[in-house]
Amino acid sequence: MALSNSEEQLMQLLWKQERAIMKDLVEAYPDPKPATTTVATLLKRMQDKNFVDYKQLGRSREYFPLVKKKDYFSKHVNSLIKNFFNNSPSQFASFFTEETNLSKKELEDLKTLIDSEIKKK
Amino acid sequence: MALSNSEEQLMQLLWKQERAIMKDLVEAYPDPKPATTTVATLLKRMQDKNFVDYKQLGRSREYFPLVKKKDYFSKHVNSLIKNFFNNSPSQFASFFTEETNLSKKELEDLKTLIDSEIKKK
DNA sequence: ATATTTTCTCTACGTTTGTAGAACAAAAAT
DNA sequence: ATTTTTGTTCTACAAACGTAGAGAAAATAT
Repeated sequence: MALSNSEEQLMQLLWKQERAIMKDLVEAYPDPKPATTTVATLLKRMQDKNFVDYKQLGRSREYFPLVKKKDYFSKHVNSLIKNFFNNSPSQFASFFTEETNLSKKELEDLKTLIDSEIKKK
Repeated sequence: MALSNSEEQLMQLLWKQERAIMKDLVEAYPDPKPATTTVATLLKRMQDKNFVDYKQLGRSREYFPLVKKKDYFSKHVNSLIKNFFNNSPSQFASFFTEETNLSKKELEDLKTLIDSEIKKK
C-alpha cells in the first residue's frame, strides 16, 4: 500500500536523518510542527504499511526507513511516465528537457553524462 | 485543490478524448468499468475543483478539460524534483538518465535535443 | 403514446486520511 | 521520592475518497 501525503512528508524527514527518534522527527518539521501524537500515529501507520521499522534504544525507539528513497522515487517516476507518456521514457525525457529550465551549464553537464551512458552500452 | 487518484485516472481519459460525453468516458475505462453514476460523481467533483467543464450538447453534456495535460504534468514533475532532489532539476536529470533504461538510440536522440536547447540559450 | 435508454443529481456508506487529546509508563531532573 | 518530560497506544472525529443506488428528466425507439 502506498504512503499518503503526510506520511510521505514524514518519510522525507526520516530519509534525511537516516535513523531518528520521535523528538528529532517532530523537531525536523517546519512550523507549525504537528503534535507528537500525530507523528506517532503516522509512524504507526507507516509501520503497518512496511515502510519503516524501529529498534528499541534504551527508553525510546530509533526509527529507520525500510525503503530506499531511490527505489521509492523510481516507482514514482515510472508511474508518471506510464500515465503521462504512454510508457515512453524518451518521450518523457524530451518533454523534460524542453520544459524544465535548465541553465546552459546544466545542459552541458547533462550532455556529458549522457555521453558516458552511451559509452556503457 | 488536487485531483484524487481516481479523478486523475478519469482525467487521463478525458485528455485522450479531448471532449467526450459520459458514455464515451465510461466505455474508455478498462474492465471492470465503473458504474456511470460513479463517473458522474467524479465529473461533478472535478468540476468543483475546476479541472473540467462542459458544454450542453443537445440532450447530453460534452465534457472537456480545463487544464492542459502538459501543465498538470509539469506541476507533478516539479514537486517530485522539489521533494526528492532538493529542488535541483539537474540532479534529477542525472538520476533519471542513469536509472531509466534508455536505449542507445534514445540517448543519442536526447543528446541532439539537448544540443538544440543549448543553442537556444 | 408508451416503453426504454441515457444522463444527471441527491443521497449514502464504508474506508482512508489528517490531526490530536487522554491516559499511562518509563526515564530524568530536582 | 516526587515532579516533569518523553514516548507510546487508544480512541476520536471531521474531511476526503471510492463507489454506487434511487429517482427524475429528457430523448429515443417502437
